[in-house]
Amino acid sequence: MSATGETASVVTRFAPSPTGFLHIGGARTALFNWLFARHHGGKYLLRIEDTDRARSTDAAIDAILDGLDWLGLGSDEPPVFQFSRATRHSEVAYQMLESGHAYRCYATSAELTELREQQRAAKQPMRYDGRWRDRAAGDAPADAPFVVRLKASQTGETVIEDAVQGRVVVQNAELDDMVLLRSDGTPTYMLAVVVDDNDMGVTHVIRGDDHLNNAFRQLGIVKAMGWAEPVYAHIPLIHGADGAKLSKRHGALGVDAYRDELGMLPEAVGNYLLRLGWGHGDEEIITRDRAVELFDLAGVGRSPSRFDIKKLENINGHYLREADDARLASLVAPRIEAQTGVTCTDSQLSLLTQAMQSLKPRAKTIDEIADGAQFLFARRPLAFDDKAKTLLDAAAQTVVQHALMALGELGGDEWTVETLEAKIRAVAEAADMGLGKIAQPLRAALTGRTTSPGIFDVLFLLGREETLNRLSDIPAISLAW
RNA sequence: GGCCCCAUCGUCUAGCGGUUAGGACGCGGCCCUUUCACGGCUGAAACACGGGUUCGAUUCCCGUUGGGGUCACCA
Repeated sequence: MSATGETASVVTRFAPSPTGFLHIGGARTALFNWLFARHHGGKYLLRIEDTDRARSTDAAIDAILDGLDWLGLGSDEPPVFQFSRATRHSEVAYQMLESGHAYRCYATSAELTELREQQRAAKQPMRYDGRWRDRAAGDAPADAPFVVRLKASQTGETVIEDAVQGRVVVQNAELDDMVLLRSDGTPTYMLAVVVDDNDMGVTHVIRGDDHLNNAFRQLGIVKAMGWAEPVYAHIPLIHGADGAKLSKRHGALGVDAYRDELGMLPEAVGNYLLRLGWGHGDEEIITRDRAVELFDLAGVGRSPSRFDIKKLENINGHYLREADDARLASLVAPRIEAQTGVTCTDSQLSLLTQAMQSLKPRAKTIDEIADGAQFLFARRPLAFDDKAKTLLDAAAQTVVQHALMALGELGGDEWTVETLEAKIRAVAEAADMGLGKIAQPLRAALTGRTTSPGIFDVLFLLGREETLNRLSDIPAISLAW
């Protein structure tokens, strides 16, 4: 764009239309804009494209703002609401009318529909035929509604040096005269985007691939107004696992679902999204700071990539293991509350925090941590899954009784992981059996399942009283199986 | 259909004329081990096809095939 390059400060923007939640593709677009701005020490702005009054909702605006905030992608300035700038947009349209870069078109929508149908039948490209392009002002029907169209150049070609896609050339003959102002006087998206990007000082337009074709039409307005051309960077779309465009049917979720339903950490989602379509050598785990340092448009791939939930889960597991235990406990608590229907007390929260070291390596999501923590909050009598029931046969129950007696010898102040381990190992040795022979029945008896954190941790976390009680329950409970 | 974009393991990618084509996820095996995980080691797995250019193509060019996007008074 600028001849001097580096001296111009970078301004990027993310411009979602509030017709639904912030989906994963939008989140990545926002991330790339944010990263690019940060990398260059520039500004990252947000613009809500709410010119479609019928489809825009406040709920969607909130969802988008909330999603961006969660991902740490809030804008540097208050968001611009496009609809509020409608007057400015039409002002530009009238300027173009005056300068001869636009004209009034009185074609009715019925007329245009018919035109398109004829073109479709004749297998011709479907384009506006310019029927009002060169008409004299006197031809205009009196008091008839009209739209304002761009008087696009019909010869030659338009070139975009896209920062991601490379040099893309389109023949101007392919571009028709798009509508700038609707017959009710409101601006179209095509006009609004260009005017707003210009007025906001946007230097780099980083957006989805689906806008590449639009860029050529939008450039027509930029040129007509004599404005500076922004650098365009059209990033490939994200596809579903089946290779088709990510749509609601394909499980495209709002970022809130990644947080609330899938139990993902924002840093994991951010890291995954960054690596989807962008790479830096063999680096997989890239923190936000590192990303700011490394990110560049040249590293963005040109082919669409498929969304892979398995990889996201793996990365999430990584960040889970790194995350602060108290933070994780506070994220897990609401899920425990949903399961038990009881609000977590402070002591339960600290128990959760304490248990986190043994819980989090076993989970890939917050949800899985909550599931793994279930035994800590379960009420007696415990519910046992089938594997646990099978495991707790007569022999196993005898083992449980031995363990119960041995553990009963321990006082409350002796209830430490080290002492517990020594005690259990002693029991195993005395009975001349492997640790597994005693750990599994205990695990089943104490958690109702056959998998759990290490058995000594389980004993410790449960505490003396609860442990002893659960073990004492076994003979009575087993009668019901 | 017109126009535009894309093409390395199943997936995300590294590669930027000469490599045993590397890494990660997932999958298999082994180790660790009280279960499950974590961690470590290891195995299988890719240059879509056809022409060129070149001493030499995964890499450059063209075509084919395949995939995607876009063609509104939506954004």
